[in-house]
Amino acid sequence: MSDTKRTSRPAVTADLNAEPLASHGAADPALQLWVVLARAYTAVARHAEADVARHGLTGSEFGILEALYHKGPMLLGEIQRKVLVSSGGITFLVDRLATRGLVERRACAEDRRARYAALTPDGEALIERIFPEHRARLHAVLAGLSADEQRDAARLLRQLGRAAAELPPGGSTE
Amino acid sequence: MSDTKRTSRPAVTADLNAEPLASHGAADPALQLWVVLARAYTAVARHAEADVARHGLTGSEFGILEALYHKGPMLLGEIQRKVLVSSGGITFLVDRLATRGLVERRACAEDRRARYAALTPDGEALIERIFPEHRARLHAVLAGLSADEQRDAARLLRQLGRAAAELPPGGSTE
DNA sequence: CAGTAAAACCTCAGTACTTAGAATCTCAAC
DNA sequence: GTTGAGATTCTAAGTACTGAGGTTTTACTG
Repeated sequence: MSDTKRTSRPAVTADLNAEPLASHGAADPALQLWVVLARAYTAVARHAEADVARHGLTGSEFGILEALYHKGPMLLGEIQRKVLVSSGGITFLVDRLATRGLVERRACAEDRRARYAALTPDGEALIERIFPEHRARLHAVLAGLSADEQRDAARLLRQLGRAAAELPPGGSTE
Repeated sequence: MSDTKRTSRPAVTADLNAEPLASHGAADPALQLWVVLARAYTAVARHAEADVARHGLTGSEFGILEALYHKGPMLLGEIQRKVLVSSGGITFLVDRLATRGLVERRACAEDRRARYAALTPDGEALIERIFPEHRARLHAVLAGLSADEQRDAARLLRQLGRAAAELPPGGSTE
């Protein structure tokens, strides 16, 4: 009603260079990296999610449509590993996209446990329409870094992500 | 497993171990950066959340305890900007920590709308006990990068996060 | 001082998932 | 052929929040 701003607008603009506080290792490069990684991810994700939400999609749903668009029909398990949700989550998400007529399930001839998901014509038309806008939006959001810096950052994050993903869960105290 | 994949259309959400493919914007540095940022964040966050879950805490709850531990009593709004949750979320989270006796609310003399949250002795004892373990775990998770690389990555992510956070939501089409 | 806008926190219904486990199927070894 | 381990998807219950709106208090304007 009123044009007042909502209280929940979580201005991510909190000072990224917070003062290192006494002792407790605030100057620790690893901890600092984790903090800025989380903040950068959150800031970018908010823009990305807001963009796809205009079309009634969540980030995960968009990720599925995009994967199917660029790779063709995929097994549910393949999609799951790609968009990083749980096995229950992928069933839930594909169900929702299917009831909206954007994707359909198909049997897998070689393995009757498995099922493919594939874009319907409606789904393909949708992703074809919104993907270029989304890419443009991401370009704007990531424009804080030059193309060279983006490549440097991507290289470091690839290395970091691979190492973290390969590390077994549970830690040393087992 | 099934190597029956001949649909190799260009991948934008590339696997970490997949080679970047040609055409259709797959070599786009910005899109690649967004993909690896999301994957790196998710991989690290899984370890971090699993670690604090051993003590019955979510990542957000741990973030609140840690912030209060390092900064002393803070207004709820300050904490909110620090752990990046909604205004409803901060009320919910502080409530839960309070019912567990880990934090308490205190009146703010200068502004009667506002409230402080502060660690109780129990809360301080808990964070004092688990923070060093958590830091060690993060060191292991982030060890895919050298200390120098961690500093480089942190610098780039700080720059990226700041720019993304300052960009108004909604995009150019308003 | 009155009136209005805005900030700080709270309430509560809704949601986008996760987790644990069941059902079904495949494959390899016996 | 049978058995058993592992892979793949589905189901149902649970959860950690979000989003929109409400109340109280402060700040600003005339």
